[in-house]
Amino acid sequence: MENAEVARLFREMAELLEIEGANAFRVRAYRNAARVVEEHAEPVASLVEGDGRRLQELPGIGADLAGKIEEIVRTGSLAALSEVRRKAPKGAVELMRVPGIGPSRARTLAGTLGIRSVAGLARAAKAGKIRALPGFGAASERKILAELGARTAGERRISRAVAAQYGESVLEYLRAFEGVTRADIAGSFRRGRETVGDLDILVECADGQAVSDRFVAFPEVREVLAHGATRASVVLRSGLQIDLRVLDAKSYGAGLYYFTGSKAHNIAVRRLGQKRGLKLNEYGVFRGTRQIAGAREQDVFRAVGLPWIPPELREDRGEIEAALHHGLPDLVTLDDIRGDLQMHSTDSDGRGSLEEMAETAEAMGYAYIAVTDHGPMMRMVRGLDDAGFRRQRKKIDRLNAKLRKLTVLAGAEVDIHPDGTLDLTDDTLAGLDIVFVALHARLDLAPEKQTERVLRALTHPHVDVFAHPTGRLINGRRGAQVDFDRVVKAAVDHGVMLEVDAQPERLDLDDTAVRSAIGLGATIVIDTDAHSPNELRFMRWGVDQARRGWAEKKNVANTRPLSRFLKLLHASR
DNA sequence: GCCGTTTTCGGCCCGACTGTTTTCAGTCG
Repeated sequence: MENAEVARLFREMAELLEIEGANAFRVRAYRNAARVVEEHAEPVASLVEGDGRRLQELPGIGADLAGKIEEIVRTGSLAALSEVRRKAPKGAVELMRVPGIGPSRARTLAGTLGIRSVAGLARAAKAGKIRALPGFGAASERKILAELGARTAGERRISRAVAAQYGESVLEYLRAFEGVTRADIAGSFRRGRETVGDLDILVECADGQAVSDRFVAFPEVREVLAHGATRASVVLRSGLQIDLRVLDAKSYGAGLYYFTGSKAHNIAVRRLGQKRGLKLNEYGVFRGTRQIAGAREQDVFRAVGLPWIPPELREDRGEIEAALHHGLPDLVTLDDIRGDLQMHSTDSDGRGSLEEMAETAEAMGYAYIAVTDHGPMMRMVRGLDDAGFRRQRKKIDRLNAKLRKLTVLAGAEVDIHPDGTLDLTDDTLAGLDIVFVALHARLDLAPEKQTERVLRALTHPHVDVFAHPTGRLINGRRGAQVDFDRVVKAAVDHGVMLEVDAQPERLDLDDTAVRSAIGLGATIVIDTDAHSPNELRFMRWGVDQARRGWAEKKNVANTRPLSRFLKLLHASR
């Protein structure tokens, strides 16, 4: 039983209770429980033993929810959920997926018109049946039709790197507007999340209506969803939704804090404020009607008795407790990175030559890089064979003789065969400075077999780094299923480092995996897996992911100067 | 449904925009 499955059932329970009109706090308790279970590092199934006391140690899990978790783990289903499913109008849950339709309207649509699907909703709207319903009108019907028309096949969260391009261009557009003194992206983007559903942009401006007008006139706007003096919301042609909030100087920090989220984090901090008799909202921290903080984000934190918490940690995953006890991690930064350890050249599937990659890395201020072209198994990308790596080694030696500030390490990204053996001979591996191993094929092996495959590779004496350990692609494929704890422990025991691959569609390991790996004593490397000189710029995305995993500089091997990094490599061989 | 150094009962985060409203409910973030 996976935590995700428990979470899914609790979320469905929350939606059905909402439609039923249940107490909103009860609904929230289920949603909160779903999140807590989903983000818990170990399977909650392993906590189901004895009297359920261990389950109740999880925040927001009391006797009732502990019992329900136990029921799900033991039986695979939840009687209470089946019961509300029976009572709820069929199809109402699906209708809530349409923006603008919440529990109340879903209940009306499914209950009175008998609409059971999004397709049925479209038919009813086209037939003009919706405008006659209580609480609806012609405008609501039009909006529903527009929403349904705009729906595209792959409605997904977009990658952080893509969102950055749109966000930065809107920021530039707004900053150029007279009267705008500050503008920032907040929301999940600021928290460093690997994908974003929409972008939240804050501006400081005395004339809210004027900047809101300017915002909705952004050239790429396809649709205006809301357009007020403090808030506006648009959809770009790309389908990306952008929300704007206008704040004045004395509230800017509070607004930035508030709209950075996460929601769960904000609620927890607001509760801290309440205990001190304070009210927190997007305009500031208030004692009664008097504002005591708000201009700067750190003042908001200070008012509730906390140090400033980096946005990447604001997920209500223990950061508030850590902050209260002076235990916040000192997160790794992009500036800490001294070298990039995985990249490809034209010798395999890269688009930049060895020289071009090295020159770009040197210009970026790095002290070292490793070139890690593919081995022979990757035929479709022209991987190198043993002789090819020997020839490349000579080229790298000549290149190093010419370079002044940068050292190029000779490496390889070696495939792990399904039986756990490696794709290059031991002689070749011994001649390399750094050896990455990776899974590229047969990601579908059964967890037991996949784990054995990986363990065999990680215990090979020449292996230094396990590259993109799961092989997942964001919005693409799920990745290999392994016993993560066993893999991490083997890596720690054999001095193998775990990679955070900074490619925006990989970001593998992900945040929670980084955190549990570090907790188990693993050392991380963050690298770009660049296939062109430009992609060396991807490092920032990997650093963001590692920060979300609470990684400190000391946890990340490629923050070390070259001599200390090499010492680390040799120590493990 | 959870939770407690003011509470084991009675709270639970808070505000903006829209549309259908004659003062507010629903939805969203």
